[in-house]
Amino acid sequence: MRTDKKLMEIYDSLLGYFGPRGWWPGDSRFEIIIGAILTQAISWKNVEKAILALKAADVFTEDKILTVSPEKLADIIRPALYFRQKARKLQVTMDYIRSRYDCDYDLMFSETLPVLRNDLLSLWGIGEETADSILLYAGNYPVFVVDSYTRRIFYRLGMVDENISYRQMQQFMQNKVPPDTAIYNEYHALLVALGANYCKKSRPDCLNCPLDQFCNKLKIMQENYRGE
DNA sequence: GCCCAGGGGGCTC
DNA sequence: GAGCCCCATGGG
Repeated sequence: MRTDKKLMEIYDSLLGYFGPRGWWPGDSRFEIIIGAILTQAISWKNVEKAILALKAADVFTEDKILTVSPEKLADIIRPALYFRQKARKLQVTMDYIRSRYDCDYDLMFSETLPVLRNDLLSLWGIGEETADSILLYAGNYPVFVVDSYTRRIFYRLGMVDENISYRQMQQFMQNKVPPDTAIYNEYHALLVALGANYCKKSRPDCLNCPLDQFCNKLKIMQENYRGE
């Protein structure tokens, strides 16, 4: 691995513009894991509502999530959308954490990265992005979290293929960014900030992106897009 | 009315 | 493995 200058320039530009994002929102590893599941395919503000609802209903421990009925749990997390599926995902994951580790997160995150990642991926409802979010943000493992923004942004910058796989995109980042959990943490959060505000799916242009270096490159991509 | 949110499961071929 | 559909709702 050697650090790629361009990737770090992008990181520095984003950090300078947006500032540290303070991720992951959440006061505990338990709360980070809950948030990682609830945020699937939705924005964070809806997750906040659902987490507040869980706290208000006094259903915010591993045991209590496993005790309430799936229907009741789904009703509580309704603001997070896909609530029936996500209720099941929360219970599946909490059951795993309780039965395997007795809710001991120090024990859980003392597992080796490949072992814990495989275990998480075997759970119903935990895919690669959610597993890696848990590993990085709750477990401090040096894994780069890839999401739709990551692929879209680097595709529009002309640096990766449009349909690059999750693993390929992750390897791309991990081969170019030093394996520092603080940087991986911040980089992903910054890409989400850029993507959500200036890199919409339906808009191949830059949406007045504040960063000149992005703006110019995205305009080039826009020209190519129109030319197709 | 249409698009889209910090994905993932399940099915088909 | 790629390409679909489903889950589900509110805000811009």
